[in-house]
Amino acid sequence: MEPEIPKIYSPETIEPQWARQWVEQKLYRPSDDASRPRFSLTIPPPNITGSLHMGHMLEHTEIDIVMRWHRMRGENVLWLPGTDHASIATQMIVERELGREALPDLEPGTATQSAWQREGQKRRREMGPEKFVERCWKWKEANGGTIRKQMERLGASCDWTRDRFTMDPAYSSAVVEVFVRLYDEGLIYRGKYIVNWCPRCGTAVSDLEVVHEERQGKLWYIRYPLEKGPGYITVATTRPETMLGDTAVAVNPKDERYRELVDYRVQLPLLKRFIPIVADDFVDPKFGTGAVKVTPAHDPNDFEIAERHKLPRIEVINEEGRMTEEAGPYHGLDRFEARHAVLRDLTAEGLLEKTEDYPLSVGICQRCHSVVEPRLSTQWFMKMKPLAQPAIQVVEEGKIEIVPDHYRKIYLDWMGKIYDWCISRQLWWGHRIPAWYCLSCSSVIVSRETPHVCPKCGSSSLRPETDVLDTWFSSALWPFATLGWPKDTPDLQRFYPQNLMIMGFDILFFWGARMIMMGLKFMHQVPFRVLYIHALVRDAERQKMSKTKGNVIDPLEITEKYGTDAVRFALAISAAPGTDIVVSPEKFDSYRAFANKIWNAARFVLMNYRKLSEKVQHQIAEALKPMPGLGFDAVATPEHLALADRWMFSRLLTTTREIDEALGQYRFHEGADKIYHFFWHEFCDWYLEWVKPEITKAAEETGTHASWINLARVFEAALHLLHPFMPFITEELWHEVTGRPREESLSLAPFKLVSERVADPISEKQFATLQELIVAARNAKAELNLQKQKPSAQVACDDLRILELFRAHQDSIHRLAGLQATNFVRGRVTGETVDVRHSATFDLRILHEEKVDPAAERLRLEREKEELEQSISQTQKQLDNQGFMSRAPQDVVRGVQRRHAELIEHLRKVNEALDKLGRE
RNA sequence: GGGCGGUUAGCUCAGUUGGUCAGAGCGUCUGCCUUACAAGCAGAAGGUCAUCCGUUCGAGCCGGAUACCGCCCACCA
Repeated sequence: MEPEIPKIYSPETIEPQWARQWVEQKLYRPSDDASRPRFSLTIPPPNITGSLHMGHMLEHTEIDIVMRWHRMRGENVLWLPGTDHASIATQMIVERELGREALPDLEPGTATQSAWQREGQKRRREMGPEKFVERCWKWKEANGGTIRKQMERLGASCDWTRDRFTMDPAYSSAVVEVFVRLYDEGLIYRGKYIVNWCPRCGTAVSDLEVVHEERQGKLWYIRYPLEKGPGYITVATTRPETMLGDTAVAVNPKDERYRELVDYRVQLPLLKRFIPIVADDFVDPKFGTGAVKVTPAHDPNDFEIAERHKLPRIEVINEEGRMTEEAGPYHGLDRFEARHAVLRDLTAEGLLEKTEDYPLSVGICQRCHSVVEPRLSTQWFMKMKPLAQPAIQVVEEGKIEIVPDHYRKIYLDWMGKIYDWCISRQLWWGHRIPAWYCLSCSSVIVSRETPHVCPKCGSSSLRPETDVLDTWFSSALWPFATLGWPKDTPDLQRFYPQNLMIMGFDILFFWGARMIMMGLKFMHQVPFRVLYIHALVRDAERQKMSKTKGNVIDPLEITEKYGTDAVRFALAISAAPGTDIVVSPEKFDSYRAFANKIWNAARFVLMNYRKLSEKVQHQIAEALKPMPGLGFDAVATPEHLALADRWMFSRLLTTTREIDEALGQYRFHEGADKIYHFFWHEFCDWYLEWVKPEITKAAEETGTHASWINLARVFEAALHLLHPFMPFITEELWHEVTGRPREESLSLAPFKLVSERVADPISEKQFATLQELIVAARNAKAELNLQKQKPSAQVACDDLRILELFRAHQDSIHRLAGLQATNFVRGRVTGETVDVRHSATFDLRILHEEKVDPAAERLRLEREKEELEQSISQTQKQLDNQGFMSRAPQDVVRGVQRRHAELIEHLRKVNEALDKLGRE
């Protein structure tokens, strides 16, 4: 005796075991069969620091849908997973952990977090790089697996045997190889320039890692006394403390006000140094006073001015954000303290002319939110323009398609004005830059191997570079380094270029653009053919999810509650390209209901199937056998099928095509919507209800089992279509329904498209007419308050064929509409009763005892008449329009004509009814 | 300062070459525990498609303005 199937689907009882089995069986390793078309994608590697959030889940759901879809179409699919070492993020987390160990008694909170961070940073320096990096590795071993466990649980069909990490030995050597080659080509250089410096992190960061924040600031007007004679020149600045490093005042050469002062000197207040007034085109005469202080060591523009005028560069702020000795009396002060001190002293000396409110955008460190300090520093840079050019070209030529299309323009705009990339970081966790400095002749050695002597002077006193590379430098190699590059591996040959990349917009420049540049540089081919940018996940209040806001939905938690399939489906059906998606509990609820619907449809099938005698079960199994997958051609041709079956197969075919097309264009929401509608509102609401009597009769051994075969086929096909979206429930039910061994998997069952032969527009039309009649009857019953009863009805129709159709299916009509009996007649309905429902093809009268209120009936008919007349006047206008008749396509004209005729016919009937009502 | 996206039913959003597109889900209302499913079934109400011009025989859809909302980029002190 089979156990009873529960009425409520419990995902938690089946999902974990399938998740485990898929991984244990290594199901998603691509095969070695080279004849099959392949489809490959590498995952955007999540940072080892994190656990997955809803953005990841959306990303992985979209990827998984595509992967499963292609796999079920017989393609050789590789989804390569992996993680990123996340240099700066990991270092911060490990530091914080060190801090927490040192100060375990602090109350948790933001203040504590930064206290731990500071303490951890101190501990790190005490430990030294070697021990600290060791500690990072330990942390990675302990926490890096979280992401994998989560992904497994969420059903991601990736090939875990190819799992990669950006600091794997092989990967690291690829990083070195790239660095050395780019250096040898002169594309990587070292130099002293203004960089974005985070005083808290103690490292340079790239421009992309600086986020700008609008803040209310002030513009201070400071007087710089002229060296000769009385008077002064006033400059406006938002950062008065940097004046300590001023080496000039600049004015526009065309500015009449200052023309005579150029080349004279002013005295720098407070420090009393003398600095020149220079003329430079950069200065905007309309801004402030038209005179600008020049601080070459702490402002990129001033740096440029200083270059042009050969001005000295005085550093007054150090790497910790404190004032240097050059700042004289302010030495040792924090930069913000120094600002107050400078302003105070200027006021005292009467040199602060005025202060204005001034909104400004402040550069903030992406990681720690400290104010970034532009600072002169020796760093490694990468020349971007030569690499960007080909990367622009491939997108312009369509060799890489960016979806949605408007991101293409954003990409091209950014690439067009790209500038050099600061790739060195003063961090310890990451890829060490493969460079050494000769302490004798100060030459720089960049090498794959550790050098023992200086190739120039032969000295053996070499100092290795301690800087590491920006994390994104290594990520940029991801599409080929994960496949074995620089070795020419079979994987590289088979899976590069990849078919698809799916990522969020936030890393398009950080990662997407750089992968394209590096892929072209080192593989001479694009890294992927399509770059799909997915949506941003927001909460019900449209807020971006973030830990600090506390509105983060944990995928595992939500998955436990609603089931992975429901969450995946909710994400997929919301994921229209180019729009943010809003998630809410209600949304998950409705797709949990959908999973339950699927479960219960299966329950119906199974319950009845189990009632069949073994003999009949065997017969059905035999009948289904010659059709591996869904080879419809092997069975009865459509003409031998009942109308409902023909309709269902035809709808199945259409749905399959639609999903195919939707997913081919990454229109996940459309694919999800199509299968949802098909399964619930066509398969369940109509088909299952339609065939129910035959199915149950067969189960009771009183009917034939012919309908079983069709039902089984449609249901299995529906599971195939659903599987990429809802892998767990479909896997479970596929086994239940087909009885296949548990070792097999629906995810690998090739889905042969339904035979084109089942396309059947005539059946679709006929079935639609039946549906129309049934809906009309239900509608009329509801309006007449007869829902509890089973009244009789009269149906009249001029078209004999339609009448025949109705008669042939009267049992189904009665059952589904809740009618007792129907008198089908040709022509008009008979009798005195007036409450007749009209359509263009038929009249319907529900027979009932209660007399209809003539006034209400009149009202109903008047309203119907009004609506019809409105529609008619519209179609009439179109048909009277010469331009429309001559210029619109034939089928559009015919469509309007047909509709017009139907409306006229319908109106005629309504008018007749109104006449009759008037006479009574 | 540039650029991009959005504005469609009470809510969240679909609507791909301009013509059966005015839609879905949720919510609301009505009636049903009909032996697959009340996480369900059957009905219903609800929208000048932000505003204004224009192109067209025909416009949520194309073009141009305007108004809000949001995002991205930017070295103007």
